[in-house]
Amino acid sequence: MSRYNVRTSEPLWQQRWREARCFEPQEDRARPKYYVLEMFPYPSGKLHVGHVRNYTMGDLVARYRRAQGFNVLHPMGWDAFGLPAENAAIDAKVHPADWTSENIATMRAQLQRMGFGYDWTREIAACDPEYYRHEQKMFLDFLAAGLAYRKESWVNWDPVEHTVLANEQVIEGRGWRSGALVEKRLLSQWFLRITAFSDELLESIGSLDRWPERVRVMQENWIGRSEGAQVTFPIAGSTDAVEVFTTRPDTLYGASFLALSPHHPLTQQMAANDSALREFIAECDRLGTSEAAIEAAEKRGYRTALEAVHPLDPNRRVPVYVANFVLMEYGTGAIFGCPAHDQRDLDFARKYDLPVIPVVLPPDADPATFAVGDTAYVDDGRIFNSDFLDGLSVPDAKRAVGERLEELGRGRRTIAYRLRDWGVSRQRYWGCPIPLIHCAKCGIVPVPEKDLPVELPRDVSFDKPGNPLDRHPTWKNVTCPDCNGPATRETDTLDTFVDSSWYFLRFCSARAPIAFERGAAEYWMPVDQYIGGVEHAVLHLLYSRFFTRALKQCGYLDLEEPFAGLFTQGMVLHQTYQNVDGEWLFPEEVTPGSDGNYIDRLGRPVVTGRNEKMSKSKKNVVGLDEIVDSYGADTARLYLMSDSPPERDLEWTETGIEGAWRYVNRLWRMVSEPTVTLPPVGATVPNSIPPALLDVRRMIHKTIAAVTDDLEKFRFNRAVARIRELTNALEGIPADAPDAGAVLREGLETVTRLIGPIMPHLSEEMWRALGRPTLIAETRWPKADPELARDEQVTIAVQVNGKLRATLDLPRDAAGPAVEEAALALPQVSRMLEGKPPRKIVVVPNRIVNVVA
RNA sequence: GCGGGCGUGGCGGAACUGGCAGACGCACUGGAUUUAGGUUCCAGCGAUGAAAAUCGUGGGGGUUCAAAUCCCCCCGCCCGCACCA
Repeated sequence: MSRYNVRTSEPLWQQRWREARCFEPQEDRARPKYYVLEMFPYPSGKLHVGHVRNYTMGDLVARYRRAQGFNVLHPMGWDAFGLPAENAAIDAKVHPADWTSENIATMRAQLQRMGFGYDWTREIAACDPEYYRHEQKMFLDFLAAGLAYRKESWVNWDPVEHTVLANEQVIEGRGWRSGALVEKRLLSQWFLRITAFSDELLESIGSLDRWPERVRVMQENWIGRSEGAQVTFPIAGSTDAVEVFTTRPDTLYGASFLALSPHHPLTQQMAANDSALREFIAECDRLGTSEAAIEAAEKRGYRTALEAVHPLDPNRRVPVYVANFVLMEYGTGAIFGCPAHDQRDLDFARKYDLPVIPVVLPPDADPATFAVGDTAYVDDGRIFNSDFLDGLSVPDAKRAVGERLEELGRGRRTIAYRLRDWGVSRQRYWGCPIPLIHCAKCGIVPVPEKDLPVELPRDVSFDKPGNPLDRHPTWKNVTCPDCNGPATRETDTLDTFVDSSWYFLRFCSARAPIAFERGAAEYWMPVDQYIGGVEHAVLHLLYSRFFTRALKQCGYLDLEEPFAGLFTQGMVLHQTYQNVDGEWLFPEEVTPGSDGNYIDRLGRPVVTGRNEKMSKSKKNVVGLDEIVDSYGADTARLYLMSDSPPERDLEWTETGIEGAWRYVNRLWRMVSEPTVTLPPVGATVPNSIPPALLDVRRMIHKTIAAVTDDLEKFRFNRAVARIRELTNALEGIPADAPDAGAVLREGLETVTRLIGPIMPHLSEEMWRALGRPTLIAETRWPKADPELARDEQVTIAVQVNGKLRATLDLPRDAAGPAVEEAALALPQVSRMLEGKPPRKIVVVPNRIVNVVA
């Protein structure tokens, strides 16, 4: 029995594709383009099967679109800056650049072994000065356009990574990568003005109709638009005033206090000569911002000596508190409290014994008696107790208050966003240097364009904590480009998410002396199909949308949305195993015992745990190289596409990969040792063939149509199932029937072409074995013949009262009365009718007939 | 709390616009081939039942000739956001 020899076959076809330059597209405006992109990987060391699942999907789409005649761009590169390289430098005393390039070499070889059809002539790495020089230019252009700026602010400090993090990179109060509790620090940092596009980024989500709903919702929530009003409360006996944001200006007459954030400038000012307030602020800072801390923390306030004047009634005064629940990051960092109509304000008012003034009257409530107890009234109603607003609806009152505030110069209707500007300074070495110089005389001076790129110095040491650029003797100290006086370089580097915010543009003209050629970008962009993990829903995917707009504003190109289609794939999971001592075991260390349970190498029982994301610490990992060594790339690709829908998590099992391997060999046997002698290439199937062969032929064409539809809709698991069904049917071809060989050839050639995107090496090998001299990679996608796919006979389900009783084989499109007659003639039907005439008969053509007794 | 999604055999999952539930695969059972294991081939595989048949898509109700699919209520799980003013 012949086995498919993956070790010789797979490298051979990879070489053929390379020689034929199959995957190196040129701009060709006469042809429709298709840009397929998978999120480029961080070169962490080795590829894992999760990567491979992602890239197999991309390769599948790319090969399928190529076969359809699209001019397909499918590039690959490396998100090569980042902290693990520095950590490796600290731990293993290797230079981050060397560590990174070694990993790239390893992972590139692994990708090539998988047979992915990338255009390697466009390969890029973010740590290459030829890449980041353009990023530095962009930063300077953003600076000139006011889209980049420096400010001192409270920032998220990751104490493990020793650097600042953007808001998007803090998950539940912890650093997204380190998991360390984030601290607040007041630092001077570089920001990109993503908030300039808040509204546009939110609005355009509506146009992203080929994005998953949940990603769009996550971005909407992250941008967090709220309509409301900004209201000015003057401070009594002072020229100061406090700006407050509210979504409920209609309840302004219900205000009974003002609350400031502990980080509010006015709070800080008061704290200068109020030690009790300083103590209160310190207490607030000690409490974390984690979910648990917030749940546990009671609402607390510090009553200041100040009183604020009600903006609509100069005679009313409300006390000013500093409160632990007011965030400086949202709105204006100050609120007015309306206890009757906000639960949190009510809790606060009860605690500090503040007045509760209802101003929204529930429908059917009596204004004379309505009172708020322990539950704030947050629903709709009529405004009362509110002077000129009395009797208005909530929306009308919002409008009226807004107008009055504007007349008085005490505020205006406005919109607040949750989105903050993107802090991009990182106090780390292995990133793109920010091309600026600090001069005592001239201030911050951009590095002249002719001096770009500002390259990272290679001679750095990691023996002390902190950023080695900060203590580099020659790199840091420079002369000012403006005054030639002594100056220092900016030693912060850019967040690595900046690198990934435009790499998809660089791929369009990867060797251009400028960031990207406008014409090339306008031909290839937007990315037609982007594929990656959902973990980037509000990180990379939001930053890239912003960056594209910022580049447009700076005249780089005319495009808003970089990714027309997005697909977020599920993770690859594996069962976990622990021995009796609770130590984690690798999958290869456990074997199934006789009773269905698992045993370890000492024969001791193994505790099987849940399926979890593969991780080194739990040892539930499978080595890609080992898989490819034993089964080949195609088997792995098939398995990754066949077992679960692509958006869902996939459970990796040893039996599953073996099942895929069996199928690979079965296909190979079918062409290498066909059960029926095949006619030569080009032989046609005669029109008159036995019914059994007609059925097979019909299935061939139905399968082409169905698989095409499945691939269009990212239903790869179903496509595989369909192809397997056809394979089963082909094995059932009666060998003695006349023309069986011709039908078998048509079937095998179809299967060969349909598996092309999934198992490209096997497909080429089968194509050659079938006597075809061409490459599948250069062969058009098969077309289903609707005539041949059409059923001549259909099986109609026969129901009585909605329950299946029998089936009928009838000619297609049989007339209703004929179907009824045939159904009524069935003994299973007449028995149920017990001689009585049916009340009603429903016929759905070619599907079902339902007799209602 | 708010938002998004999901719930189908022992398992992963199919099932078009409401029209034969369980395709395809994994596991398992029996048989053939094999010195044996593996491979390969044949058959079986939702539950109850000897069969006829009945029940069956998280639970309850509804619409319909017909519901996994639509509507209402409830339960459970996953994901995201959250002192958001």
